[in-house]
Amino acid sequence: MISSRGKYATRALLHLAQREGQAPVSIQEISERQVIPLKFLEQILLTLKQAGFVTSRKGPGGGYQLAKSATKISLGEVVRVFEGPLALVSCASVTRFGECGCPHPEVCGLREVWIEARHALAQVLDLTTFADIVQRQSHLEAGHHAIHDFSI
Amino acid sequence: MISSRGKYATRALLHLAQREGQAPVSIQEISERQVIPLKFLEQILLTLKQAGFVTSRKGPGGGYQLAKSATKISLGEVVRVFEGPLALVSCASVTRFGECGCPHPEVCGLREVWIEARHALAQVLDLTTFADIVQRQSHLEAGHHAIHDFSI
DNA sequence: TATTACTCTACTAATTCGATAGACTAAGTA
DNA sequence: TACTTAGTCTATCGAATTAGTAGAGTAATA
Ligand code: FES
Ligand code: FES
Repeated sequence: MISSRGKYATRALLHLAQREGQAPVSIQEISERQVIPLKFLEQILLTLKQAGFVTSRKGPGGGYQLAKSATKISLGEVVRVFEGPLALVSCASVTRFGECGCPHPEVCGLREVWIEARHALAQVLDLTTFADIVQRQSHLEAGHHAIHDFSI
Repeated sequence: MISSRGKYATRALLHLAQREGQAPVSIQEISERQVIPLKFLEQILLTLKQAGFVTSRKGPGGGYQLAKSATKISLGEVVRVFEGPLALVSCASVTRFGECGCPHPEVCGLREVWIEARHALAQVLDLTTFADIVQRQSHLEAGHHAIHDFSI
């Protein structure tokens, strides 16, 4: 399970990705529409900014925007910023390899599986961009409307 | 990242799986060989027993053994006992579906990706049994010895 | 200059985590 | 029977993490 920070961050970023190319979006708008505590979201957006995913503008008409194309921001990158390595166990981490406490890591059968698991996860999260997620969501919304329209 | 409990549990279980069919293994032996704090390991083995993975025998010559064949214990099952659902976000959990706080879960593009990620993880962890891990480890050990022999 | 909106730091309450302690029970064995 | 071995159970604890709040400060705009 990822933390609330991570969940909120991905939702906020999706919100911005959906408004790519439009005017900056205020913290308040994201907070209200995505149902995220405002002061908590402030911190999260700051982290997102430091990580280079978003830019901000102060003053009236200000707010947040994506710092780069949604096609260039993968879910994996964002998750790593808030949750650390994708690996379930540190000995399986590619980005930040670490000791796991195993007495003989060089011949550990478990480690092989942890590595497989981390690759499976990375395969999904690193290949999915926020542009993909925006697209999926609009498909879902279209389908949902269709069902709704039909039921009228 | 999974907890120490989870890591220790899988190591302990692998230790028992490697000694399947042999005499019971004492907590102390597992503790020493796997470098796990003894009193902490006691608790973990108790949990493992309650979950039906191992059996125990008291008194001299007693200790722990697998409750069923290592081919019937998947890594996924064990991880779930200690870490809960494999899903990164509760809305993606198959075993214990829950709210994730999203305002519109029914049309959420993120959720689709979280579900994909959970499936990718489950695919690896649920299809890998402790028998597989024992086998992998002996392959690794054989390879390691071969290299060592060669370097003499 | 007043307002809007982001920025930064500190703080806190609650929970979880990793571990330790110790008393207790059951099973062998001399 | 008494002793020893080895698992069982519950309580406790300090440290770390988490989720969230508070508030003063800064930059941009009208
Ligand atoms: S080396 Fe990490 S689990 Fe064994
Ligand atoms: S429904 Fe769970 S992330 Fe949107």
